[in-house]
Order: sequence, then C-alpha cells, then structure tokens
Amino acid sequence: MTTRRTGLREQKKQATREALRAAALRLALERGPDNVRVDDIAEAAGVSPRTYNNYFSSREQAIVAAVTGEREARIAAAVSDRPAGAGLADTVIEAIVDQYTAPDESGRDALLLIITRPALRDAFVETTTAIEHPLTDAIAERLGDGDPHTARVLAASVAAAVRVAIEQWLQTTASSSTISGLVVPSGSLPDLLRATLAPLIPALDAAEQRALRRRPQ
Amino acid sequence: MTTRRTGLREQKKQATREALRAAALRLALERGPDNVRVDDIAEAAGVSPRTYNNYFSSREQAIVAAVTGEREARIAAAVSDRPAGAGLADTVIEAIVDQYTAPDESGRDALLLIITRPALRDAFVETTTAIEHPLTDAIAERLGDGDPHTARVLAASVAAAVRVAIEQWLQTTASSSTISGLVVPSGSLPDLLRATLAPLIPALDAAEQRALRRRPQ
DNA sequence: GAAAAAAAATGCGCGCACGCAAATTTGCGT
DNA sequence: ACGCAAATTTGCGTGCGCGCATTTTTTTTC
Repeated sequence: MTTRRTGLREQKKQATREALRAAALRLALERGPDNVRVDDIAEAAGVSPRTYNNYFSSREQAIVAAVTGEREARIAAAVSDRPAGAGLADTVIEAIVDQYTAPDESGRDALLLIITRPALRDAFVETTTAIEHPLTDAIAERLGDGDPHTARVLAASVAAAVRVAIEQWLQTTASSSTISGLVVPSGSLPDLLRATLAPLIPALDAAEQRALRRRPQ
Repeated sequence: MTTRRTGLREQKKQATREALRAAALRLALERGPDNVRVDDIAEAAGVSPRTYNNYFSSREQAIVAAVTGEREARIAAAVSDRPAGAGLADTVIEAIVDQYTAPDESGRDALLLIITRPALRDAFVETTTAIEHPLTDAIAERLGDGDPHTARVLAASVAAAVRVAIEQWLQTTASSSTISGLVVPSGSLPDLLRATLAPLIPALDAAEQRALRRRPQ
C-alpha cells in the first residue's frame, strides 16, 4: 500500500474523471464544441450534471484536460528525476520542452479543435498555470531550504514564460493553419519555448549558485 | 486634442465606469459584499444590469477596481519616466513598491473588506495580471527592439512575482489581522515585494546588459 | 457481519456572464 | 440645423458554476 489514500475510492474517482474527459472530447469532436452541454457530457459519462462540476469547474476544462493530461505532474517528475549534477536551467527547460513536444497525446485533431474555439484556447492557455505548484516543489528540492520564496517565484516565472510561448504559438498558428487547413505546425513550439524561457536562465543560474554556495557539493 | 478617441463618448464611458465602481464599493461596505447583487450595483449607478457586464466581467471586479484603480497604468508610467541611466531592475522594483505602498486609495476599510471574502481576494490577486501588458511596453521601450519576446517574458515574470507576494501577504494577514481586529498590517508588504522580486534581478540585469551591448550608450 | 463514520453523488435553487438583436444615443459632415 | 453612420445601451434568453442540504455509497470500527 504505497498510496496512503484509500484504494478503491481514489481509483473510482480517477475512473469517472477519465470517463468525463473521454466523453467531453468525443462529443466535442462529433458535434463541434458549441453543441455540447455539460448535461450531455455528464449523461455520456453516467453521472449527474452536478457531479461534473465536482471534477471540472468549467465546461471547457474537461475537453482541454483530455489533451493536456497530467502534463504538470510529468514535468515535475522529470525535473526531480534529473541527476543533481545537471544545471537547473537546462533541467527545467528540457523537461518542459520534452513534455510539450511529446506524442501530443494522440490528439492532433483535438488540438486543432482547441485552436479554433476562443473559449477552448483560453482554457488551454490556463493549463500552463498548473505547472506552478508541482514545479515549485521540484525546484525547492534542488535548491535546498534557502529562501522559501525563491523556488516559488522561479516556478511562477517559468510558468508565465510558458504561457507567453503558448499564447504566441496559438496566435501565429491560428492565422496560418486554420486558413490553409493544414495540421498543426507544432514544429516551432519547442523553439518558441526555448526562446521565451531563455531570458529566465540568468535568474535560474543565480539561484542555483546561491544554493551551491550555501550548501557546497 | 491629445486624445484621438472622440471626446464626449470616452468621457461618459469613464463616468459610468467610475459610477459603477463607487456604487459597488459603497453598497459592499454598507451591506457586506454578499448582500450585493449586480442588479443593485447597476441600479445604483443608473444603468441596466446588462451594461454592468459591458464594463466588468464579474461581480467582484467593480469592487476590487475601486481599490486597485489605475495602478497598472501608474506603474508603467513610473517605469517610463525614470531616467534612462537608472538600472532596469531598480527602476521596475521601485515603481512597483511605490505604487503598492501608496496612499492605499483612502480605502483601508475597503481593503479589510476584500481580505475577508475569498471571492474578493481572488479578484484582487487577479488584478496583478493587469500589470503585464503596460509593463511589457515600458520594458520594451528601455530594451530597444531586440528580441521581442524578452520584454514580454520579463514583464510576465514580474507580474507573477508580484502575484506571489500578494498571495503571501493575504495569507499571513488573513490569520492575524482578521482575528485580532487590527487594521491591515501593510507594513510588511514592501518587504515582501522586494523579497519576491529579488530572484528576478539577475534576469533583468542580463537583459539590460544585452541591450546595452547591442546599442551602446 | 452489522453499525457507525467518512466521503462522494445528487437534486435544487439562485445569480451571474454573455451572445444576440433591437432600440437609443452620440459624432460628424454638409 | 439635419440626417446618417457608428458606437453604446438595453432586454431577453440560455447555459453555467456553485452553495447547501440530502441521499447514497464506501470505509472503518467493534
């Protein structure tokens, strides 16, 4: 029993959460996102409409969650797992780029859907904020117990930079891919992420140096 | 004619916006924020309920706006007005600390009100995001036309750091001032702001150095 | 294994945010 | 001064988010 939280309970919760995700995405793809009520999603998932809002606090969240998945957890895990010898800045940047470039969740079409509808785009952009707390813990772990604010601020800044990258990416692709009917030209996303994260490298390096100086080796 | 936008129109818009702000704050103070409907605010300001939502996109926004005012514009102006010789990091930090420490808008009681109600606290925290775009322009102006992303990312990071400071401040003060009935112990806010902004100084310095190297003197 | 306790699902009700189209107001040219 | 075009206000309808109290389900305790 590795999970302190009781087993069957959490398991079923994850199951319904997943069912809601799947139902939301499927319906949105079938009918178009504007023709999907939360009642429909709830019904398709076999729960009451009220229960839907116990899991997701907006109609869009479930659809977007089907694409973003557990990205924030994976980013934090990637940062934690990286050998302690590696530079903090590199570690963070690579973790983020990796997770955002990944298999894209087998949802090219889902992403295309998200890009088109403004409400969904907003919800998608919002997901970048979810990185903040997991990343705070991961960075704090690497920096040791120095100034407690530092890790928090760095994580928040990184999340903000990622958000800027996503906004930029959505903006430039909305005008090109939508019109030309092409699939998402995600090729430039990694470059965009690296470019927006670059200005924060000095801050990450400085924090790392301070930590090393305080607790050598 | 300094304002390109036609005179009387914009003037009346500002007037109703201000009327809504004032009405929202007054009613919230009189009855307590939970006993104020948007219809009440609209009626008190002499406009239709629908019009309220043309100006503010949530019930809390008007109340909070009565306290936050045009803070973001003043911060951007302060950054722009600072002599070009001064360091970027100092300029930004001082501008922010000044505007957040300021006369507090003659609204101690309003702030106390905001601190207590969770919904209002959230709305108050959200206002930090408003700094981002004005600050982007102000920083971009100082950095010249180098990498267009840099100013954007730095501004977003600064805004994020400010948000962290405000969250911290609200959290610590909510447990002390509310219980003891004291007025807001805002004395520590400037310190908190400096502490959370400190980790970003290396990033600001680095960007400034790059700009100087590209366009000397 | 049954009762007690904890946790989650549900039903209900209320305000609220917002799209849309019609009505009203404002600005500007003549 | 007048009328037209643009911008703003307004009314209406709809779906949504969520607090609250209740019911149902799962877990724990004896």
